[in-house]
Formats: sequence, C-alpha cells, structure tokens
Amino acid sequence: MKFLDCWTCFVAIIQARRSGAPPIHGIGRWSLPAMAYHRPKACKAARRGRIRRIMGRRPIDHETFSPLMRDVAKLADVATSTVSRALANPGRVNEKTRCRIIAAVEQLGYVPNAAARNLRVGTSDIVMAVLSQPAVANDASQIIPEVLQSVASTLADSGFNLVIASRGRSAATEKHIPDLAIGGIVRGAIVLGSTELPSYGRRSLAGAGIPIVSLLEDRSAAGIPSVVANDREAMREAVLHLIGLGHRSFFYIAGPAGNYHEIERFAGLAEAVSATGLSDRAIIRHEGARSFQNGFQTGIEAARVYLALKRRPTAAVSCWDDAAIAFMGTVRSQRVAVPGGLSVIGFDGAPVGAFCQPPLTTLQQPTASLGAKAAEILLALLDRDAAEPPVKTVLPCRHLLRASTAAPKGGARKASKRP
Amino acid sequence: MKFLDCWTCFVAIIQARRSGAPPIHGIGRWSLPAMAYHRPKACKAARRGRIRRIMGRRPIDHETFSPLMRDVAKLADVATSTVSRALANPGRVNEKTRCRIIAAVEQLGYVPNAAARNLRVGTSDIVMAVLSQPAVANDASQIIPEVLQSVASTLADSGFNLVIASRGRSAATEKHIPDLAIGGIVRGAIVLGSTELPSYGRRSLAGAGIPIVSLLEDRSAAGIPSVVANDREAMREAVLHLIGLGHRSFFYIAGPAGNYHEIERFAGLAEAVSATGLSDRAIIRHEGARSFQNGFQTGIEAARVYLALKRRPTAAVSCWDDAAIAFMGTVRSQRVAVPGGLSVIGFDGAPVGAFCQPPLTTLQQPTASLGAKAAEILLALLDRDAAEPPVKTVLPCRHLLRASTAAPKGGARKASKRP
DNA sequence: CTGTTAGCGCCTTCAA
DNA sequence: TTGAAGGCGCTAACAG
Repeated sequence: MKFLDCWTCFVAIIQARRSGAPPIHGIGRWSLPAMAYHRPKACKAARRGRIRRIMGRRPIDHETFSPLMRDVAKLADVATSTVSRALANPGRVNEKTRCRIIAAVEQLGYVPNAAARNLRVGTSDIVMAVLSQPAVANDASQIIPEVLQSVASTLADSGFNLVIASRGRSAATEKHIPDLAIGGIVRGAIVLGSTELPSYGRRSLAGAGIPIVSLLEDRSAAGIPSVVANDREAMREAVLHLIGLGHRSFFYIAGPAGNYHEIERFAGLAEAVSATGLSDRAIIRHEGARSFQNGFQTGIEAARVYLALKRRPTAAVSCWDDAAIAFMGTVRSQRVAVPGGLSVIGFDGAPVGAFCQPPLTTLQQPTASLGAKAAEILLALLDRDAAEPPVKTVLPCRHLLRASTAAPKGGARKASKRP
Repeated sequence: MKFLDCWTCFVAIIQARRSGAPPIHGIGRWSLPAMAYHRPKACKAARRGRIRRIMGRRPIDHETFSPLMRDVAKLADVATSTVSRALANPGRVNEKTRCRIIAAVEQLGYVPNAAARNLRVGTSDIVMAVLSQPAVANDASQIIPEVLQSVASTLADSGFNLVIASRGRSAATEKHIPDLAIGGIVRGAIVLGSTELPSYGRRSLAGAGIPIVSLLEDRSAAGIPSVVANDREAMREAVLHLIGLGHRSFFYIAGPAGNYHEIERFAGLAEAVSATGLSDRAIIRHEGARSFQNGFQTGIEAARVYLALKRRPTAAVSCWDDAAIAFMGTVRSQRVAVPGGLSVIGFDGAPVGAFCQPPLTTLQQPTASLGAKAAEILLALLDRDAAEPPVKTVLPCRHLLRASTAAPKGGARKASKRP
C-alpha cells in the first residue's frame, strides 16, 4: 500500500483520541516506521471538526512524507530534546542512546526542517550573491560564471547554500535584495563586480547587519573585505614587458567609463608608461564601450579608429579580451601584421584567445581562487571563532604570453630588457 | 544617540515590569518609533535572571535592529493578525486601518521575517537550480550562465529566489541537494543539462515531493516537464541547407559521448542525410571529446584527423561552436579555404563566432527564452490555480547564416535549392 | 472587520 | 544524562 488516504488517518486519529491517547502529539497506536500516522496539524484540524478539509487534501505519499523529530524520538524512545542534542552535540549524549537515535534517523530518513531551525536559532545557512544589472553576462563577462561556480562549491563544502540575487529590471526586484537580508533568510552576502550596494528606501544591504564581502571590486576603503585581482599591477607588468620589447606607443581600448576594472587597468598602463619616462601622449585612448558585453562591437570600432590614425601605435592594449579579439581580427583583415606591425594584448584570459590568429597574449584572471577566497572570507566572517579576515586580498593574474605580442618591426630600440 | 546599550534596555524592561506592564510582549512604556525597547526574548532572559548574558551581547544598533510585526501592530494600534492580513490580503481590511498599518510599516521599516513565515505556511519562495558536475563551465558551456541569468530574472519578477546547487565534488555536497528539497527550504527545482537526478541513500530529489522542471535536456518521458531547444530539427534544417548548397559529404565533430545534445544533434545530421537519400557513409564522425569544455582542443584534434583524410568532406558540422572555431582555425592554417574548400557550421551561437575568420555559421540557442520558459513552467507548477503546464516545450534555435558556409567549390551538383 | 488564540518544528534552558 | 516546557515570528481559524 503506497498511499494512506486521509480518511484512514482521520479515523485512526479519532480512535486514538477515544482510547484516551494524548490527542496532539504521538497518536500512539500507529506503527511509526510505516509513518502511518498523520501530523498533529491534521489531528488538531480534525478535533476542531474541520474534517472535510483534511479529507479534501492530497493523500499522504509514503515516498514524500517527511518524518519529524518527534517521530524519531518516539521510535528511539527518547524525548525530542535528546534527539536534538544527539544531532547537534553528539558528545553530550550517552553513546548507546545516540546510536539508537541515529538508527531511528536512518530508518525514517529524517531530515530536519530547515525553516524551523532557522526560526529558532535566528540565522540561516544561505549566502547571497549580488550580481550587477545584466548580471552574469555583463561586467567582467566571461569570468563571472566561473567565479560564481567557485564560490558555490566552496560554500557547499561548508554546508552553505548560495542564492543568486540579480539586480533587477524592476524596483520590486531591487527591493528584494535588502529584504532577503533583513528578513533573516540570508546570512551573508557576496557582492560581485561593480555595483552600488542595493538599497530601497531606508533599507539597504549594507544596513542589514549581515557580513558582506566584495568580489572583483575593491571596496576595502568602505570597510568591506574585498577580494580582487591585481588588475593594475598585472597590466603594469605586461606593459613594461611590451616596453621592454621596444614598444613606445600604445593604443588603448577602454572599457565602460567609470568601471572599476577599466580604471585600474588603464592606471596600470599609465603607470608603466610614466615609469619608463614616456610622455602621456604615448597612449592613444579609444573610448566608447558602454559595457563589457558586446566587446566585439567595441573592438571593431576601435579597429576602425586605429586604422584611420596617421601614426599608428605599435601596440594595442585592450581592457578585455573580447574587444582585443575583434580588434585584432579587423585590423588583420586590413593587412596590418600581428604581431609584426602591431602587438595586441587583452585582459581576462578567455579560453578562445588561445585559438585566435595569432593566439592572443592576455592576462588571465584567477577566477577559481577569487571565488574560493571570497567564500572563505565570508565563512570566516560568519564564524565568530575565526580570526578577523584581511580587509583586502589581492590575487595575481597570470600573464599568458602568446603570439600576438612581439618586438615592433621598426626596430627594438635599446631598452632595458625585462623578463 | 545611535546605540542603545543593553543595560539601558534591561533597566527599562525591569521598570516596565515593575510598573505592571505585561512582561513579555510590548513593554508599553517605550517610544516605539525610536525602537527603544528590546525584544521579548531579552525580556524573558532578563526575567530569568540571565542579566549578564544580555549585557554581554552587542548593543542594539538602530540601523540594523529590525522591528517585528507586533511593533507595527502596536504603532498602528491594531492586532498583529490585522497587520498580517493587511499585508497579505489587503482587500479584507478596512481601508483606513490598512493605511495606518502601511504607514507604521514604512515608519519602522518593517520587513517580515521570512523564516517564521516559511515555517508557518510550510513552504518557501526559494527555487533550486541543479547544475551538473563542473557545472557552470561544463555541459552546454557558454549558454548555461545566460540561461541561469534568465531563470533568475524571471523568478525574481514573481518574488522567488534562486539557489544554485552545484553537484558536488564530495558525497556531502551530493547529500545536500535532496536535503534542501526535503528540508523544506526549497519549493521547486530546475535541473539543468545532462545529469542524473541527485540522490543520496534513500533520499532523492525526485522523491522529495517538489515540482521539478528539466531544462536543456528532455526528460518528458519520465514525466518531468522539460524545456529544450529543437537541437535535432535545427541541425536537420541546417544540414539540409548545406545539402541544398551542393554538399554531399560531411565531417562531424562529435561532443561528449552519450550527452543529450550530442545525440540529438548528430541525429539531426543523420536524418537530413538519409532524408536526401545519401548513404550513411556520407558522414565521417570524429569522436574523442570528453566534455564540452576544452572544445578548442577537440577542434584541433579533429582538424588533424580531417587533414589526414584522403577524401576530405566538403562540409564540417560541429556539435558545438568552440570545437568548430578551433577546427576552422587549424585547417585554415593548413591552407584549406573556408568556405571555398570546406564549409564549417557550429552550434550554440557563441558571440565570438561572428568574429572568426571567416565568421562562423551556427545555430543559436534561444538562451533567454529557455530560461524564462522553464521558470514560468515551474511557477505554474507551484501555483495550484494555474493550468497544468505542457510536459514538453521546444524552442527553436536560430540559424545564423554567416560566411563559413557556401557552395562547395568542386561544383554544386544540381539539387533542389533550399532557402 | 478585527482581536484572540493556537500552533508550524525545532532548540535550549532548567529541573530532575 | 535525560525529560519537560516554552518560545522563535508569523499566519489562519474562529469568535466576536
């Protein structure tokens, strides 16, 4: 018999009551392992005479019926509090009792009701990831999903779950985010990429009193622990390498104005240029990107601008790979030799870069470690026993030196060679 | 004054008690809008003499202190149930009362405690997305993040949240997934891509009694509503188009063996070939991919195999874009003209395809609609009033006809031209 | 239309 | 070491 219909349940409940068994908890006459008794909820409803209601409900499916802690307690012949203890602090329960309880848990397939637990202890084990507007697809585009994946895995290993809060199309969605935090659903938050912290009216994420970690963007100045890649240093080193090869003029394809990565990466370029004693005018800046998405479009436009230049720089530095790839493709189709006439370098480490013609030199973001580190820091913030985590963690990008960069044809002027 | 320290609170609590105010709820003498009373939790603790405990706790921060429904009720001078009703069924409350309540809610910045609500009503508004092993990065690689994004947005518009359950590295993570479902945390699940439904011991996702929607893979045979792209038809049409151009032999770059998309897409190719009366031998199948990840590697290997063929097919059909791109790049570097000597077609619609040399003809998956549709169906399943959703929803891919396909140079034999 | 009341399932304190 | 009891914040049935 797979289903116990509700009428059977009700009859049994009534019988149990007539025979003087305690009416609410533990009907007492039922075979517990068969889960052949209804929940007290229904008992009570029945007692109140709302019989039709119960009968009208779906029959109880043995497959999906989930036992309660008191079922376990009854089967193991202990009190619920003992079961609770056995599961939470196994050390404080008699070994033999504990074994009985564990056996009962296994037999019934008991899983604690998380909602009740959350209510009781006042916290949850859910962590929120806040993504910026066109979310997964925007911002540092390719890498967001990988980072997210890494965050989710790390959290899962510690028993936490990750909910994705995309910043919404509508104000309602926007309101959602602080509400999640304030409503006690969420225990901590990881904010990805360049967004203002969500707020709605007088509720704000920052004011929700939950730990926040910033990922990919440095918010350590605001006191928010941040995990970032070393965008600036990586770019500086890469450009210094180009300068070492003999390049003296640069075409920079800028990302969306005001974006954190754009600012940092350009700063890296500028620092390298000025550190070598070159004038600012060694850099020609191409603006126009509105987002990191559609980088290919930006790359094509940049190529058009580049091709129209009277004195073309010998190196193109792109804020992100997509633009670099499209740029490179376009200028090559106009008979610009890469890397002979023009070196190109991107940023992000998109896998496709290795399969361009020529393979694209780029700076690979440490996606997995970024995500894992941010998750670890959040976990540390949630664990009151853990040490205070660092307010700023910088992880290095990897310089993937490929065939799109070389010494300029015109002649590598003598310059201190850099490794 | 920004902080109210706990001592102040405690004193006030005691005073309130001495003056005969009800000791538990609603201290009564406090200025509510100032939130200058502690929660009953603390009152009780104080009453029980655990004074030191309270004092030892963090002071109450006005910024993060969240008021309860009874605070709102008190401020609006109604009962909590009325507040509850006003927020849930506004129609069943007097207009004037409702306004007072709303005002109080605004004034206090009240946000309902979701954990308590979940416990009480027995459900939550969280939906789970189950991803296959290397999750976001694997499977139909590029498109998973976009699909997920679309799912999340659609759910958010209906007030649902999305938690990401990556299938774990460890058994513990695996166990996690059914537990989430059974533990009442999750109200429904969307399973993405090709995975077995998670299970652990006698707990399984399928047996958790929550609605499940399958996305990207057709599980309608198992009674699970599925949302899929028309992989097979799209591929068939595309190949028929190639045949219409005059191609008679095909090199197929297969995806991971046994994968749903691989099977469907190859079937589409085979159907088109046999429908035109060509022999099976018109297809040369290149196997070897272990996952969709590292498609570039697969493409390169496939190219090597292709180049070694004595009689080279005039068209290459790839199961996914990455492999097609790497394949095309490699054969071109060996002086194979594309599309002159060889037409290449991919699958997925990766944006980078438009910027290859030559731009790659491909079949674009309707990522946004796939995600949105799956979310809608899940929402319908969760809404008992909604109509039974279709068990299988097929969304069409878009044929992006670009420069990598053309009539074979050898001569387009007469064939019924297809549009 | 509104107030009273009784739990949702679990954890935790207190007493035995 | 164990059991009994009470309440976390909210909702919904029921009675005015």
